[in-house]
Amino acid sequence: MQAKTSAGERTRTFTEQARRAQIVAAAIAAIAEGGYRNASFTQIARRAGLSSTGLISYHFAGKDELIGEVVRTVLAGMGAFMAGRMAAVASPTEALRAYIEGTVAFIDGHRDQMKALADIFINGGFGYDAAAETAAVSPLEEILRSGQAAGEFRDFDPVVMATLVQRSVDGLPFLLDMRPDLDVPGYGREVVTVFDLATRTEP
Amino acid sequence: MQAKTSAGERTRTFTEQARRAQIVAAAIAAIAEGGYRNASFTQIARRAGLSSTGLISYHFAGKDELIGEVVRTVLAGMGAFMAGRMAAVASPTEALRAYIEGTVAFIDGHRDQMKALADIFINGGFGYDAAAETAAVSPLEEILRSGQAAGEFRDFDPVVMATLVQRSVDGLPFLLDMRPDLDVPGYGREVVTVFDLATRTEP
Amino acid sequence: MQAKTSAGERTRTFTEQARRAQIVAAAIAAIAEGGYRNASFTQIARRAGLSSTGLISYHFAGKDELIGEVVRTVLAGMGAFMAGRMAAVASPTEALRAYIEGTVAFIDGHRDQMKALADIFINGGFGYDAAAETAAVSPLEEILRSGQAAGEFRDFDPVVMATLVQRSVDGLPFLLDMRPDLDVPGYGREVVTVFDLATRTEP
Amino acid sequence: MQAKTSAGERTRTFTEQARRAQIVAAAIAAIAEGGYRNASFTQIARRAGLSSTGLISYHFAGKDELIGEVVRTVLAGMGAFMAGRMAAVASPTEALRAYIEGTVAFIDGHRDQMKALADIFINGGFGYDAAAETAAVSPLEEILRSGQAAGEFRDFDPVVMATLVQRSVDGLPFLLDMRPDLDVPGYGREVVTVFDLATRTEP
DNA sequence: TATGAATGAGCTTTCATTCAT
DNA sequence: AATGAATGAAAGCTCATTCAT
Repeated sequence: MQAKTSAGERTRTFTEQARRAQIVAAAIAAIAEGGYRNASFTQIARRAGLSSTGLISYHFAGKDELIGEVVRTVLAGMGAFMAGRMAAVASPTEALRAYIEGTVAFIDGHRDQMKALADIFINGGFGYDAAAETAAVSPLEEILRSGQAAGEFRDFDPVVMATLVQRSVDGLPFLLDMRPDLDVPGYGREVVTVFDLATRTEP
Repeated sequence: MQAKTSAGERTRTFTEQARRAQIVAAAIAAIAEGGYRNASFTQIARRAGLSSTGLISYHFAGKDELIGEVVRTVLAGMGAFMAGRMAAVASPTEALRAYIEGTVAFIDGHRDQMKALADIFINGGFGYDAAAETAAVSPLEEILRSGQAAGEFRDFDPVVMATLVQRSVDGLPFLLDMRPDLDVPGYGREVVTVFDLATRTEP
Repeated sequence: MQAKTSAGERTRTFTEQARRAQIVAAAIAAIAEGGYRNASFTQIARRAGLSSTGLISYHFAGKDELIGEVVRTVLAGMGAFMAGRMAAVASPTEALRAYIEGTVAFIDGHRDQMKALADIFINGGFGYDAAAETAAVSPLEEILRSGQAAGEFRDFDPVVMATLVQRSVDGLPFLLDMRPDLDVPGYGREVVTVFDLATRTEP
Repeated sequence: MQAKTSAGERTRTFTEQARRAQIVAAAIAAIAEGGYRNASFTQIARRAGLSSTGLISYHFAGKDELIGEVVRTVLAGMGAFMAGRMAAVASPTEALRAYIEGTVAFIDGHRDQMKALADIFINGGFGYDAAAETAAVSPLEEILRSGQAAGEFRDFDPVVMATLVQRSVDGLPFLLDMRPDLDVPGYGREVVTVFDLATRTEP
């Protein structure tokens, strides 16, 4: 029994998909806990309850493909989550707020995934996969541009502002590491306030 | 012939200091280019023109000491640079501006060092100790608190705001990776504007 | 297909047991021939016909575990051999004779093992722990004590006498090094005579 | 200023002799404490207060020559000590007693030297330097042979008996390791008794 | 004489990967 | 589909030795 996956990927059986998902989950946990450095196939296999690292090599063409799958999985989950959050916004101002609060909420609920993702981006040796980074920033830029067009936002460089917003929400995991008891929704509100003040048309 | 180093460190000859500096520089270049993960002693030695990795072990007690020296070197350079920049500020508002523009200028002039530093903090396996320590004594928080006390800044959580500012300036290297032709001073001015708007007392 | 090993050890496949035994044998040969000092994984692997030292690390947690297995293997073989030799003794005097002649016979037939064992005890860096443990449960002391209790042996310090007997039989490999054509059974008889004269009740 | 050393060795200045003696002493201490394994030039130099391992290489042709000097030094000291002890003996029986008690006394007073010596013999990789071993055993053999010729000792193989005596006294350092509070003179008396009983003409 | 510096070979260990079953 | 076994490269590190000064 087989299932079609998205275009460009080869056909896989459901069991194979399940195994891959299991391995990806173990890889995320391993990277989040011990860092990319220590996330060897041995560690991942142990964590996934596999008896041989050979099974990972069997399901993935190499470590790069496994890590790529980790990135794709996390980004897909975040995309789906954000799609729901952004569905009902009525204005760029609301959209910016929804984006920030949605991202913060997702990060809060998926700390391991985010930690793994950051670790991979910095240290995965993929040379700052510009495409992925751009993809993450892009929706923000669109919100900002549309806000400027609508006259809700002042004049600024949307790329720079998008970077600042993204860096601000992405900084949450690091702050959580130093302050595990941080008031996360409060953090989200503070970021919303900051970028509301920073973007809105001068009063 | 020998030279005294700062208190608590043992005495080193000038040649040894020079060799250590050379190795540290090679390590920074190696990490910046290939990531912490690929910055092996072999790579560092090759880049430094050394005939053996043994020479690195000869001059440093281990990889941890070398990486620690990299961190110390970069932070010391940044500290000296920032001290000059912050010398003549007359108010918290000016201090915040000077901090942002100074940091941006330093980052612009030391991209490899900053990239290496970020990489080490994320993936060095030092458990955010160095980062936490740095953050604990962050002059940014002090600037923000004194601005609130002076009534120049509105009410916000200084730790959170300091994180946002720091993340914003630290994001420059990543943005530069995607847009090598970025107008860096413009980036600094934009960040200054954002946090001026975000911190100042409501008009 | 797997095989249970003795209690407290994890389960191992037969192939793994065979490989471990092969590596242990190669280690014994390497130590006996070149000394502990030169018995590197490289040497052991070459002698065992392995293509990589990594295989030794694959089967043993580290060099200490390998050496420990060597010690355990040799002692177990000697224990089994001696158990057969000591089965039918009827008196402490006979037991002492059987112990000496049995040990000499075993040493004569397992020179490499004994040489390796002595080398490890002296220079393995295990702080005489294994040696002390072995000595603590030495059956020799028990034989001597029971002989004194039965009035067959004169009054002496059993620990000291046990040391002299043990050192005398353990000296055989060294003597064999100097005199490869030594009459081994004659050596055993001489040691038996010496300690018969030295222990028996004064006539 | 120079001094003639024994035949076959090149001429050395007094300062050079002093340096060599200092290094030899440090080597003995290092081997006794950490074992041959850990007695690297670095350790020896540190213990001798030398600033460079190069100085050891300067004074000794290699590690083998240093270790050889250690052996020669210890054996020479023991020889001189024993010469005094054996000067006034009037019979083979007295000589055997003097040899055993003298050796035990020397070992008791030079535990580090003996430990180093044993370590080197077992693990020095010199293939059981038969000459040294023979030299050590030889005087014993002579005593035993003369005792047999004089009718004081019974008939036995002098080489074997000499080995047993030598092994018995040489076992003292190991026993001291396990029982640091051992009654050393009592040990010597026990060994004397054992070999008196074992060698004397049947009563 | 003595030192600091440098060298290159060797060490144990870990890693991603391959392969026969 | 999965496993145990094996591989060879690379890692960080220590060593005895050499050399210019």
